[in-house]
Amino acid sequence: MPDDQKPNGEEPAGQDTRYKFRDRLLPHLLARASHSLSEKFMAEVRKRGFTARQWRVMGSLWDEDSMTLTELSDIVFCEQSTTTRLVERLVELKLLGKRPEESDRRKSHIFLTDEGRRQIGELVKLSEQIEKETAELFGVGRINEMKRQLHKMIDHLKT
Amino acid sequence: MPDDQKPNGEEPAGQDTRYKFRDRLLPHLLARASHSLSEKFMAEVRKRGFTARQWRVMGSLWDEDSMTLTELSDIVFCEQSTTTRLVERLVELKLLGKRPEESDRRKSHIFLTDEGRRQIGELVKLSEQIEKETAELFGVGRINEMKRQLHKMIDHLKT
DNA sequence: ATAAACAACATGCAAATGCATATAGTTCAT
DNA sequence: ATGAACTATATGCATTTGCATGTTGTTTAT
Repeated sequence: MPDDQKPNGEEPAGQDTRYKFRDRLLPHLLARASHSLSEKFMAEVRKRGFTARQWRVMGSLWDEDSMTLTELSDIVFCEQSTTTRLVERLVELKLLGKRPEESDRRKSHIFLTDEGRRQIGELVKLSEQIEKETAELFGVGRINEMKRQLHKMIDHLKT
Repeated sequence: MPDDQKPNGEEPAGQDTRYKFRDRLLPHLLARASHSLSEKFMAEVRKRGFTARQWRVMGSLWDEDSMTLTELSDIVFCEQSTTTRLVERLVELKLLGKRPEESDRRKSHIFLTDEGRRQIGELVKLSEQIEKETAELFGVGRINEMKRQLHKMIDHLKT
């Protein structure tokens, strides 16, 4: 890129110029760290025929009685319509079940079937093992501190 | 003693049962934080007719002369074939350009056109402004420390 | 020098996704 | 009590995505 086409203006004082634009922004840095950390695990997920989102839905239901589609959408970071069809597919596969709420019949409660629970059992165990290894690799205290910060940020940004 | 001043390295690696399974795993926590932090910004991205991935590609090229499709795939966290077509679309829109490498004609160098640069200029500025606000909101020192940790983790996990 | 191995990118295709909007159920204001 | 506003989920449709594989260009081992 010729100099005269470079974006003009200097970077604000205090910016860390050791990194490129993309590597200075926290959201991208967080996403990249998440991706790097879960890369190996995700290979196991795909090896069992699940997509990342399918895993996130089923994993999230692991220690919940049930969740509504709207709650799941929030966890999986996707459109409600996508969650509807994602769940639809897993219900067809008998891995999830669906039960309408009595008091508000608009709502559907989604839950893991026994078979679904059986099929992701190993993945749950593996993910917790990897989590422990990660903590030990980078320092339990540092990881816990990071988690506290992340929870704080997430809670604060909660609409 | 406040949580964030506790010395590192003396906490058990055991599970924090205050949180559900999904909220104890670092990868998901990182992804959620990333998502929460960028939610408002992403609305601006979509308002301008771009998808998250289109933004990531163009934003990443902001201060690079060019990148290959393989390098971009790594940054955007998607399949190379997806990047191919994502870029193809942006080339059609005259926002990106494509130039074969002389010494290795398998490679394509992708770069921002002047028009592309013009169209994302405001987004770049906005993202840096939000970044600064985030740092001030949560504490410049804490955010910088978190970024250091993230870089360390990313570098360490680099294959 | 050449064939095998490798690397970068492209393509066919089925499936997943997002957006806009529709439908059905609930709450609220009057 | 009733229509308007709101909420939860579903659906039509065009586009995007991932996977498997193909194509072309480069490197390596002999």
